[in-house]
Amino acid sequence: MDKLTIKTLAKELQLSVSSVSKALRDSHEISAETKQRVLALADKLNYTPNPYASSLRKRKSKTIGVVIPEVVNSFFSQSINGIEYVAKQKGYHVLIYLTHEDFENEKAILKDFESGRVDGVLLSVSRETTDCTHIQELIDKDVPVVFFDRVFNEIKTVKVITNDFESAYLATKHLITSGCKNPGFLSIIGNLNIISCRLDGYKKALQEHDIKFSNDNIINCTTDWEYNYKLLLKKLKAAKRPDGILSSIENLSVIIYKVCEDLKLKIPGDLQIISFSNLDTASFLNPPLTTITQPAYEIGQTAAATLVKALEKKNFIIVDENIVIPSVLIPRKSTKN
Amino acid sequence: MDKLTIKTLAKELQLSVSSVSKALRDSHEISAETKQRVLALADKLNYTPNPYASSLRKRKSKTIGVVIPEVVNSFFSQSINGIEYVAKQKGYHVLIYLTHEDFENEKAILKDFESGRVDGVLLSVSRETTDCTHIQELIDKDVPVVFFDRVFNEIKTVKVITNDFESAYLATKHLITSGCKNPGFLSIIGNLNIISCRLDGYKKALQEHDIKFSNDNIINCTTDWEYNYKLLLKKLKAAKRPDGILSSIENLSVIIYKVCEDLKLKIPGDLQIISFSNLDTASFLNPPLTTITQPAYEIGQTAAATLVKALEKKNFIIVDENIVIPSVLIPRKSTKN
DNA sequence: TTTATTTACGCAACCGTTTTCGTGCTTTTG
DNA sequence: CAAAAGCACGAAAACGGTTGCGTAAATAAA
Repeated sequence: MDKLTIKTLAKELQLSVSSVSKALRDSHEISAETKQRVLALADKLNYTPNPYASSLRKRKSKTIGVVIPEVVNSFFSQSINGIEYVAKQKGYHVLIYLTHEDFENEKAILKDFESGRVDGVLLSVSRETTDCTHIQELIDKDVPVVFFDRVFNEIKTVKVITNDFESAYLATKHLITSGCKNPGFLSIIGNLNIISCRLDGYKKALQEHDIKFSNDNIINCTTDWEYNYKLLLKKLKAAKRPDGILSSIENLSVIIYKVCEDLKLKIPGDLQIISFSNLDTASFLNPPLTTITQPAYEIGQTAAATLVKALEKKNFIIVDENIVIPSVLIPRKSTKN
Repeated sequence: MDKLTIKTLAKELQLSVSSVSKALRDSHEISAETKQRVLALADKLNYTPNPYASSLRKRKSKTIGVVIPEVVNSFFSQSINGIEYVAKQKGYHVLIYLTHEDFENEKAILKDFESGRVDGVLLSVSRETTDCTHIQELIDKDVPVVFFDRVFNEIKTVKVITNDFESAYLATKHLITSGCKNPGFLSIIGNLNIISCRLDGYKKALQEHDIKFSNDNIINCTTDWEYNYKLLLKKLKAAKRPDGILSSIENLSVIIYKVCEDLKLKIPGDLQIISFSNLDTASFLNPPLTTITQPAYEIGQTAAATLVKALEKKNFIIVDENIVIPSVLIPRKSTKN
């Protein structure tokens, strides 16, 4: 039994290869009766067209590439969920690539995409990314890129984001109105646009409440758990330690809990905590964590839908546009409000 | 500027297309000097071979398909991480598909794979899957399938799993030696092999300690959060309610916390809890959750490595084999031991 | 010096679909 | 009734690499 191709069907039906192909694609050139015959046999023999032959000929792969820093992360896995929803609906396939926050990885992945492996890309840049020529080069080769969450403003394309500035502003305000005199900002080193937006929101809230901004209250973490732990330990043992913390990164909030436990700091008594986070265990932490929850699923969904819509257009042009889906602040017991 | 293909390189270098191709693939038929020239130009022009043309000709896609029930789940996202690690190392691409625990979805996805879109498949079956002809059909078409975590014993292939029976046995024992007289088993309806293994482990522990098994203590949840909540509420309000619970599903442990909170049941005083879980917030829950943590990353890694190794063989034969990577029990404050 | 072997490359078929164009045939139109 | 249009299909050229085989020249063996 050799491979089941269009040729097999053609021979069996006494038709030409081209007619079978057209019938399968429901071309108007083929009579209804013939279409029936073709469909019936294809179904009977369980024929599935070779996607690579088709992609080669059509110069389309019906595949989108998703590039994210990591997958063990509530935000990104929820985003993938949203992306997959759209992809499935529209008949697209999803290739996943992880940069692990490494710039060289990101470059290599996007470079590979220049081959035409994917029709379009959904990208959330790595923390290390400061240069965007690799992205621009890809776009220049007519592979559209849509950013989500972690964007790069220099690139003219669609960016699906949340209201980072405003959320951080509201979060900081929340801390202050809950009695914080000295709120800290927990962050991660790198070049992330979302982080600077959040920092700006934090600063604005301080300013509005006449609290002097101090660099000492900015805590820049890394990917090294041990380092972060020690850094936080030091910051929270200091005489002028913060009495509240806005964590701009989901993973980091857990470390604060750990440090507080070890330092016997009461939450929220000694330290109030609010975090950007999509953990669905947030409400079961001890104490329940006040969060700014990002619409991760919707962000993924919207980014994918925008990309696919562009791909289906004849001469797709992606406009330079921000699509903002707001986050929500959910007060819980880790803050006093 | 037209498309950059092998033809472009050939013309530029005054070589035939085939020679360029062979040079790029480092064939022994080509002189070192010519290879240099080809590589240099390819590099200079930033040439990337079209993967679909190559796949079509070679009948290999260098792509593996990963089929899982969901992605917003610590276990599966950690597994993906392990899979991606191997894939990247071996030059494979990873297509992700979600079944959302739906059998029809699973069937459709595997059906699509019969087209040759992927060289091999890593599969964790959906909860609804009771019939495995769709899997066998795929294998019969020479697309190797490696199971991980949620396996199907009827299919003769490699299965990368953890020691579910033993872990559940030890977990139940842990509950009993911590003072539980009436341990319950929290589960999810469906046909999952891992669940029945865990149930068997649970039963064995009961038997060894002369505790009579009762169907009332088996709590079968669904995907409906509201339903599960009400079911648990009812079970935990009953006169003969369990005084300990082994949760065989990560997501469910959170619901127990919620119900206990609402019923004012103290953990572990009134109810001890141990759960199969890969949540890295487990130790920060209130109280910290005793877990059986599965080696998710390693499972993904091993499954991928096994699959790739098979794919690289000339005439790959996948033996029927269980690869067991043990879980670890991490006692925390939700149990008394 | 003749023959055998190696080296380095080109030719052309092939992978499985898609798509343009052409061709008989039937139907419509002026 | 001739010309134009419509219909249903086939032939063949792509799409961009890969690979078996052939071959001329260079080298080695006899």
